[in-house]
Amino acid sequence: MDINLARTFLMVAETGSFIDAAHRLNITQSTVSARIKGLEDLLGRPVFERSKSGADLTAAGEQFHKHALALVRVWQRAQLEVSLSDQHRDHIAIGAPATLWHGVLLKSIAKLRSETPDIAISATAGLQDVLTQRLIEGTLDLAIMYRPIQPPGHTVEHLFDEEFVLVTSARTAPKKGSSDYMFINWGADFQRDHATAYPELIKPGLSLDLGSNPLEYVLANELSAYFPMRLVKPYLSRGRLKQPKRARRFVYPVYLVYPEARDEDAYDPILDMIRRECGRYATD
Amino acid sequence: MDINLARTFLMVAETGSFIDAAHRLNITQSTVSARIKGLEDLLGRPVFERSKSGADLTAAGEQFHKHALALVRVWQRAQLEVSLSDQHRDHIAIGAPATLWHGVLLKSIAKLRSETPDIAISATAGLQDVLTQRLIEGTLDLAIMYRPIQPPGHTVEHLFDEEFVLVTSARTAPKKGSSDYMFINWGADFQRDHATAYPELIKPGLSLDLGSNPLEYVLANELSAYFPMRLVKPYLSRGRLKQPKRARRFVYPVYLVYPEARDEDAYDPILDMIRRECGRYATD
DNA sequence: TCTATCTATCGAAAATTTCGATAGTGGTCA
DNA sequence: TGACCACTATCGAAATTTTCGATAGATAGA
Repeated sequence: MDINLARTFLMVAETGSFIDAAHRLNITQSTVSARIKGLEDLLGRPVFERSKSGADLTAAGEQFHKHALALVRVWQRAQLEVSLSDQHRDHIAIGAPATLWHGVLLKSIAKLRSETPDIAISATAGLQDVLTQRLIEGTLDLAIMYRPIQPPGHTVEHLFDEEFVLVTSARTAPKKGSSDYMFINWGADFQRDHATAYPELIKPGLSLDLGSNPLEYVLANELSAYFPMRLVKPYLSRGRLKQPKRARRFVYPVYLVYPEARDEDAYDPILDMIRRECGRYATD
Repeated sequence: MDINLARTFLMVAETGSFIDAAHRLNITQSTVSARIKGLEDLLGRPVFERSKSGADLTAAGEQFHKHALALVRVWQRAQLEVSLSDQHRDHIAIGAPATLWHGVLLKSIAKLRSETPDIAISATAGLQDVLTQRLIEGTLDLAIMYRPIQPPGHTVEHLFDEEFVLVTSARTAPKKGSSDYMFINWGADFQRDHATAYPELIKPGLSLDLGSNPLEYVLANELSAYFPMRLVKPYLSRGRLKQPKRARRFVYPVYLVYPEARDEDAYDPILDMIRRECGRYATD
């Protein structure tokens, strides 16, 4: 089974015609016909129903379609990853939620980079699910996250516990259900617990990335939202933010996830730096 | 890119030798050499480092390994699903550790098949890491597993807690460190906790599959090993097995993992059956 | 019935793959 | 140091596969 059979299949499926697929693929129509026939021989059933108006997918063809896409994607991905496998002596991709980048890690990462020029570091902010997925598929090397998961072959190490509190920049305390509430998605655990505690406050998901700081947005707009205590404490002290009475608090452990089998020369300076920075926030 | 290049690569990786791979694949050594060279031309870098002692994976080869597995699996899955595409309306692949197949699910699956002839079910036994990997890559639709993970787009649902106890078929209680102990790998959590509790008892990993039942092996050979209590309770009652005093017990929750977005007509009868069967084992 | 438009097949040429033989490389041992 | 062994790489030939251009076959529409 050659990936080109899958590519040809996908092009015929897209164009609806052997001739058009041939043009797009720069081969002759008879080559397309032969390839599709070859594919059908391998699969044991036809994938297209031919007619004067072209070719339509059969039930088997519809079943095969997602596999054909997967084959092409896996192969493309393989080529990409293999081609990157020795560009840097070490390249480490780190992921964490945005709050941990801004509040804890970014300055230290910059400093670490200058101390270890041989090690390329890429920092990614993302939601928990995305970070988990990328750890598993190998496009992320280590992550700091709220959910204690165990991707295969990784070590999960507790760093500290993060307390989330509701704060508001409004002069008067917001009422439940009030439109000044902004839901920030701090991960699936928070999402679930928040939905349980405040089912009436669920809003469409808000996606965070490294470039934006929702705290500034809340300060500027008299909104209320949940934030890690560690970030809002200075603003509470100065009166810029207030804590509404009787609002739920959520506490989630923060974990460091990194490969068991790793190049310690590359990883351990980063791991140690993360442990030091996070040590400041450890509660007893 | 032909899937046979991936298969050849995997066989060389497994055997460590072009010659052995050639024997296993029923082709000549020069064909293996040519195929690996062809693969390396496509990827743009070597995947094996050749030596007199055989062939070892390079960094690029290690990167490529998981993609090669994925290519082979996607194609196998494609063939299976396409071949079933007009026999069954839906095909659902279920994975679980062997103990859950034999002790809980197999009879029920057989019964369910006769009740829902339009739904093809394939049952796979495997270790936790493999099941997780296959859920993520889409070659497994739902799984029952010990580790609470959250593959993207899946629901994780607690079923029951499984207690693992040490049992022996020997007449006299085995001593720690004794050679009658057989280590069975019940998953990464068990492996880790076991290594912590009994560092002197770690043995090379034992792989389980659906065809073998380690309990029969223990009964026949006067060995001791850890098993789920639910499986060994009848043997303990009858005196065929004994529990050594003061041995550690391990308890792990069992979860059902299935897609959030799913064809409920196909999935829900299976999910309900699994919940019913597992309901028997729920402890308070 | 004719025309147009599509796919299927044919035979030839080109390209690729496989084989058996053997060259090349390098480790081990006397 | 040389012989031997065990592995992979390469060669040339043969086998197989793939592609092409030409054309047959099928079918819808005018």
